[in-house]
Amino acid sequence: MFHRDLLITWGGIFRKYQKDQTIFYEGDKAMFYYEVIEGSVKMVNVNEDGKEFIQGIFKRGESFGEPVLLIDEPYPASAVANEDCVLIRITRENFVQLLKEYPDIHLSFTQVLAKRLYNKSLMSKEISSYGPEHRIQTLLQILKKNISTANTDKLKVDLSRQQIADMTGLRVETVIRCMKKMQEKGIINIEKGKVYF
Amino acid sequence: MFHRDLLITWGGIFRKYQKDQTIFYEGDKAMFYYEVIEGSVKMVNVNEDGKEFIQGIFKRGESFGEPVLLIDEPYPASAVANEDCVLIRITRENFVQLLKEYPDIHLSFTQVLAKRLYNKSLMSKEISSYGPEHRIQTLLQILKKNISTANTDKLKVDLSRQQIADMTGLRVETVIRCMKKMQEKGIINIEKGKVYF
DNA sequence: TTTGTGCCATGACCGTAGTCATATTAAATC
DNA sequence: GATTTAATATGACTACGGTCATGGCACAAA
Repeated sequence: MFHRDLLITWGGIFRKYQKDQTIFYEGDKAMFYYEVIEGSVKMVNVNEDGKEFIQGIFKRGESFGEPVLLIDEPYPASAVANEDCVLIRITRENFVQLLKEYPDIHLSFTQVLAKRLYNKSLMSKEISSYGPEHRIQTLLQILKKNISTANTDKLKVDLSRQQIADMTGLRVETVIRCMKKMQEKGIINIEKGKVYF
Repeated sequence: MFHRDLLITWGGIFRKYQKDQTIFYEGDKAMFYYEVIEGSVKMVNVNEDGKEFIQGIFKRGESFGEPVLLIDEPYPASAVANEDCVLIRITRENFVQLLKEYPDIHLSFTQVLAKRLYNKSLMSKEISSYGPEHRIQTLLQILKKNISTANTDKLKVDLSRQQIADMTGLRVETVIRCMKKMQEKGIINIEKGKVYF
């Protein structure tokens, strides 16, 4: 989100993470602002019996885990490398200072939070009020909207069924069954297991 | 959130709403920043068969519906007067201008969004991963934390079972049954139907 | 006191998504 | 190309929360 050079001048340091490596744990005190340089990161909750809930997936250029830098709360979820990736981080203090010194950046940061809140509202409405099929469709719509820039034709969905399940609070089998139905209805295409929406 | 006088100088106007009156509808374009002066407001989604999902309840001094003022999206939920209330509103343009002119206010606004995002994370994790009882307990904890200031003794919960159901994505009957179990376990007290946590 | 209203309470039944077990297909590794 | 590994697929069974119907209690207004 911030310009790379700016982060470096504010003491930003790069670090590599391997797939499935944890960046921070749920419950940890927040010390750094993180931004994805390469690869992707998921923020995830794991409950007692190992079931995951993915709060969000963050790609190149996106930051994550910042809200708790501004309020005195521990991380509500863990951050895990979704694939091999490179992150840059700056300290909490520098991050806050940076917001104060660059009002424009602060505003665009506020917009990022607003957008996230908006998406979370959409998703929690889904999860609490609708059936699996509807939930999946909404998730796909949100993804498409945030990724493709006004591209009308079908977009390859680069999420596994498991990931979709973990983002909608469903089980893999349910997702698979629903997506099969959705294919029959012509909502999505499935070719060799890959989904196009 | 903002100081009342400040809002007035920025063109703030007061308006009364009666219980159950709608302030704006899901899908509307956002035109104003609203703040609660008296009473309370709920932001709510209603699905086809009339089931409600309450995204949040906002009390005196709190603002609502602001995220979409900063991004180009329609309201993700409707705002309805939870009881008779008085609101103050200023235009979108003035709101944005206000943020730009008062960096301190901007920062505290960002903190409000961060806090809301944090709470939404907690709640969506619950809704998607845990059973009814756990969900209700977490909701109560969030409420207590945000209301009572370090008060250790039991707090009267001023939510109806229906409201709890609408905030957790459950049905009234399920909430009632669960809360009875929770009473037996000593997690909550119920006296004359009123809940103490 | 009576009537009314809103919320709380409880039981019986039902349906959907979860669970578990097992194939099958795709793709990565050698 | 052969072999291993991961992801997708499918079936049978089950449990949990939803649904619907009905009743009771608390409190306010007539």
